[in-house]
Amino acid sequence: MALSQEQYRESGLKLTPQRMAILAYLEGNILHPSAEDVFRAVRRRFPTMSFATVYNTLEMLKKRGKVVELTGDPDKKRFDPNIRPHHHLICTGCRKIVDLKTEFNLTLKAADQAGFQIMGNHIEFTGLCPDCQRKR
Amino acid sequence: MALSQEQYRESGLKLTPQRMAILAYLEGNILHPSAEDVFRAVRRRFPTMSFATVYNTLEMLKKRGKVVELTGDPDKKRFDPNIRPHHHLICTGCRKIVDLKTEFNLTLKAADQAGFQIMGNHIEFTGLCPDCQRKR
DNA sequence: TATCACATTAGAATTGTTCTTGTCAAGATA
DNA sequence: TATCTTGACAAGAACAATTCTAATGTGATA
Ligand SMILES: [Mn+2]
Ligand SMILES: [Mn+2]
Ligand SMILES: [Zn+2]
Ligand SMILES: [Zn+2]
Repeated sequence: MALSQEQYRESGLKLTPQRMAILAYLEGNILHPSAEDVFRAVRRRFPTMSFATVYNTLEMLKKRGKVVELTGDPDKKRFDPNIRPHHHLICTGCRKIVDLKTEFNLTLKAADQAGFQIMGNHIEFTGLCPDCQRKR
Repeated sequence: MALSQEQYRESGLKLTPQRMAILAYLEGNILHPSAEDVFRAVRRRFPTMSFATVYNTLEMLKKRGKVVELTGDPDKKRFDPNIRPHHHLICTGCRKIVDLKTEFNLTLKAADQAGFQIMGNHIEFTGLCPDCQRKR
């Protein structure tokens, strides 16, 4: 996320304890947690935390570009505090999502773009993670 | 889908009128419809068709590899009767999904695979479709 | 202090998807 | 033909994920 509390406050947002807890959980988190994951983790310290607050906060962070929403998991939204463009490995067994450092140079000929104005790209490599390989 | 009614029957399935309607709608469809899209289209000819039947049929087709489920739309599942591996253009404005003919040779060094057994890959190019460009 | 702008909470509402149950029809079997 | 078996169907309930709403709280500012 590369977002210090100071930067956060400077961007005109209030830094509440609940938000701090959500930020702290997200900061450097490489597990691509779902909203539920965030909720479960943060609730430990804030038992009154509402699920809606988590969604609201994630939505707000997404709008401000502090978090990216991933689509690789068909069951729930997953969030990535690492906003630098990068690709992912996705386990079709347990839905684990792992960052990929490899970069690819993907360019499309204008003729192939169907008139789209391309803004970015994302590669999902699918397969079985070590854990799931063992289980089969 | 490349799935004739004959092949379908041969694979041990009953070919009911409802299923035929769903198949007919999917056959050659390049719009990557959601379950709801399928339901709305098929309901015109079968007003008593249940949403659950659409889900059941799509699920069954997915299990048999006759249809692929896409994850690019965060709001709903989208289905692709074109099961040949290919990539997509996705409009972030209207969620339109367009097939990409371009092929890419994507290989990962073993060191980058985090122990995953890679089964496939899928690229999503995101951007704005011509319609949505005009609207902004 | 009074006021404002947001955040927060809790729960309701909505949406998307899956499950359950009773019913039915086609094909197989006797 | 009569019966059996299998699986599809319809309808709605149930469930899960997400969004919305309304009431309340809190910090910043005038
Ligand atoms: Mn990531
Ligand atoms: Mn496609
Ligand atoms: Zn796994
Ligand atoms: Zn568009």
